[in-house]
Amino acid sequence: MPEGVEIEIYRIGAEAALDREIVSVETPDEWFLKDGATPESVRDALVGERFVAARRRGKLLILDAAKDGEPGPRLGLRFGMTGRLIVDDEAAIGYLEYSSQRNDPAWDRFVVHFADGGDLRLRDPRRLGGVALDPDEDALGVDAFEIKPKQLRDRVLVGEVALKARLLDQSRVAGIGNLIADETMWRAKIDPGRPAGSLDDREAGRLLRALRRVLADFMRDGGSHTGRLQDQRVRGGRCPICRTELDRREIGGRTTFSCPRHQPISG
DNA sequence: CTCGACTCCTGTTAGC
DNA sequence: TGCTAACAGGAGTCGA
Repeated sequence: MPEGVEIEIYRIGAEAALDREIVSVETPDEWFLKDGATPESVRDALVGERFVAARRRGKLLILDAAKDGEPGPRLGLRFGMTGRLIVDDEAAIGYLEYSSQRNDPAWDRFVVHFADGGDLRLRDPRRLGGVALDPDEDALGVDAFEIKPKQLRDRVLVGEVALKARLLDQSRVAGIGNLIADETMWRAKIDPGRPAGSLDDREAGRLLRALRRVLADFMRDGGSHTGRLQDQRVRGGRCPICRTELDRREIGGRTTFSCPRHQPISG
């Protein structure tokens, strides 16, 4: 599903939509407009403008608009678990775990049309994504691609809550979803149920190195479904290293797979 | 402030 | 063969 990695790929794809005049906005699904946005407010905000920057913070894609050099509104795009970004009929990413592999235009929830005839569309079968004007970017923690050791220690590795739940808390570190979290903890050999504040310095170092490695690998390989654990994320799945049957639990409201042998409860 | 439980959404799939 | 129920998880809300 779209996690920070997929959104970064979408962001790169969105650069093809920069510096093109917006002539109309299609909002076939009003439910998809969030934070009080309406078809009228979105149209009024965007028509006549151009996107001048495509940024990302965690799983939020932000398109900055401007007109005649004057800064305009910011458009925030969220993709839920099944949303795709399509620019000029070119999907930024092919395969999406848990999403339909069909690609039906009926699932277009939001479309921006440009003067040159092209368009940018958000296609989301399950409608868990959304579009907002001027989203609150500061509600999100530091981006997972950029987090430093001290930030990980001070904001994430604190308290009694399970490490897995902490890694998924977007207000502390933004961009980690279920698949990145499980793959990272498996590679770092740390149990997902450990209290977030219980890691020692050595474990914290392993976790950060694993996170950076996972993000780089997933970017290179094309998405968060390319992890080594992925094929075994099924009931009865086994650890790719030692073939031990994986634990399947619910932590932080999400299905969690871990190896009882490689990810011991204590240190 | 913290944190778990609950809710939203719908295509896919397992099972009868 | 056809139906139903379970499942997936990002994110917002609510109450303790």
